[in-house]
Amino acid sequence: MRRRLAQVRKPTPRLSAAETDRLFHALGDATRRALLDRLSAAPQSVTKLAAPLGVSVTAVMQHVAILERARLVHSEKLGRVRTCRIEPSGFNTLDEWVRMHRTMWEKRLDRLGEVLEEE
Amino acid sequence: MRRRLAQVRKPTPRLSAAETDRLFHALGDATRRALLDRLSAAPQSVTKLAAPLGVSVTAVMQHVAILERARLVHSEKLGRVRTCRIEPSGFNTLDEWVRMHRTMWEKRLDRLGEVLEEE
DNA sequence: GAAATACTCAAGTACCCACTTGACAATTGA
DNA sequence: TCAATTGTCAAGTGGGTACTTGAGTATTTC
Repeated sequence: MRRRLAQVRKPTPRLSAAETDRLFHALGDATRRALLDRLSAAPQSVTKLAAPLGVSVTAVMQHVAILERARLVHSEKLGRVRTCRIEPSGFNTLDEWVRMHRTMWEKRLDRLGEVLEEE
Repeated sequence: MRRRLAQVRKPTPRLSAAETDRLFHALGDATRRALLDRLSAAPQSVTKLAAPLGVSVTAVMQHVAILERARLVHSEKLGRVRTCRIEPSGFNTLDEWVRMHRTMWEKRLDRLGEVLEEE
């Protein structure tokens, strides 16, 4: 039997505005999404992440910091190499936001005909 | 037999980087999310949306424009009143992005032990 | 131990974003 | 009709963002 990850890891979510800001802001940049996509394949060092993006290592470091604040990435330094990897908790937050709002949206759409008649 | 919604509503999705940028950027602001929440309850005029937010009508207009570009809101002017309402298509795009990446994430997590051993 | 590697830090730059103000246009109701 | 209402437009402001460069610090490797 296979349980869903989000429910296992986030029992009491309550996502704050600041947390949601950090999350959507982190995802609102194509370079950062590219980083996530590469990290989805495998953990990578900062230098290796920078190479195919055409930006400086410093720029990647800054992106990684933003992704870490959004809990989408976790990095750890071993020796002189900082290895970055996906952290699922930020993604779970997003997933939860979507699920919460989907029900809101759908409720509204169910009422749509009714609302239109009111006007 | 029950098909998945995304497949019914978006036959050929292919979300571009620009589209995804607009979407996440639109959602990365607490004021705009507040607008969406209010519009989830019922369609509203620009002035009525501005009142409880403590910002000018012009500011709300600008937010609405951004939400429209992200296909999260649609507005229409009748007489002197512009009425804004939720548009689900942007939300479907988001939902699809999440679904797509959840599988990526999970695939990676399934491989996690394996990857850790490689290092 | 010297050179190469991998990152870190500080500062700077150009652009973008949220918001404002003030003037203006269109619509509606008394 | 004329005054209030509702929105639109243009321009400006302050702060943030993505990025750079250049100098510095650990850590390996030869």
